[in-house]
Amino acid sequence: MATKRLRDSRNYSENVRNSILDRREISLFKKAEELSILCDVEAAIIIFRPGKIQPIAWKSASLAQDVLTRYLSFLEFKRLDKLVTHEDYLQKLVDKKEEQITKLQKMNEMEESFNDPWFIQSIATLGDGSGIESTPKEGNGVNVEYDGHSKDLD
Amino acid sequence: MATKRLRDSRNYSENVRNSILDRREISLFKKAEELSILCDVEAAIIIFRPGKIQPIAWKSASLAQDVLTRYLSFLEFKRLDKLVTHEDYLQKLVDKKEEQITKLQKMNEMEESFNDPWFIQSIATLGDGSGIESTPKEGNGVNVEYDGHSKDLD
DNA sequence: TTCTCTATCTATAAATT
DNA sequence: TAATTTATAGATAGAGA
Repeated sequence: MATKRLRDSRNYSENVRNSILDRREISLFKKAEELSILCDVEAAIIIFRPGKIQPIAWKSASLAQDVLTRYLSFLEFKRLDKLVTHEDYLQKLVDKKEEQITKLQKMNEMEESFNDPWFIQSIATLGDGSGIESTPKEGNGVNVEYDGHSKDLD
Repeated sequence: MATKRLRDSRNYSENVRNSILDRREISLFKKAEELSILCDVEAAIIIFRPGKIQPIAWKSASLAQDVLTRYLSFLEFKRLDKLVTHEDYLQKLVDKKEEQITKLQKMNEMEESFNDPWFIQSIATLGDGSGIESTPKEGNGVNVEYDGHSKDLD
């Protein structure tokens, strides 16, 4: 008989805690089920229990995956906006540097002291590439909402 | 006064449907909040409303992102890395060009110094490989459960 | 719209089996 | 341990402000 409003499961032994968590999880999933059916939405829930590595995915791993993929695509789309801009910026920077290099190379060619064609060739083909692979990144603090204008594109 | 047990929002006008959805969403998030605090779990919920492109993320876009990142890491499914990698690649390219410019400028300053061994050495080590890492991988349909052995690694 | 009210429905704590 | 029961807490439909 619900004599307390809500139990704080953290005050209980692990067994009790887990059973409380079980029941609340079931309730949450039931709510989500109601929501998804009666309101016709796509939804996914991911839960990590304390100290557990293995997550719990509702409504199933693969259905959750569908929603998450869609979600990430949305975020990716928004990031690409910025990213492409930044990419463009960097590309332009590269082009500019390239120009400078060409000019400097021309200057060097005109130095009478250096006529060796092999050298020029070497400079011309210098580096591009570079390995790399790091993976910085951030979890962008960006909110899901669009910044600007219209709220939805439906 | 709750005369019906649960309304199927799909039978109503869009306004009513949205308000039903609003309330149920709030309830769901409240339950999730209870769960996450009182049961000490990390959780994320993603919802797509029908016909809407923009998703709703609980508890916030960035907190959801944390959980999703962890989830995806668990699945070893990282799609965002590619994008960041290309940015890194371009940034490194810029840096490299910059180096070249610096060196070439030095060359110009030192017109006569082409016999300088340091210079020759510098030129010789300029560009090296390229190698951009491709980006395989996929969104594996793997289930959340481990295949084999123990159920948790806590 | 967004809030309030409240009867009724649903979830849940605690006991029982 | 897992189900069932039961009383109370919480959520919600519907109406009104």
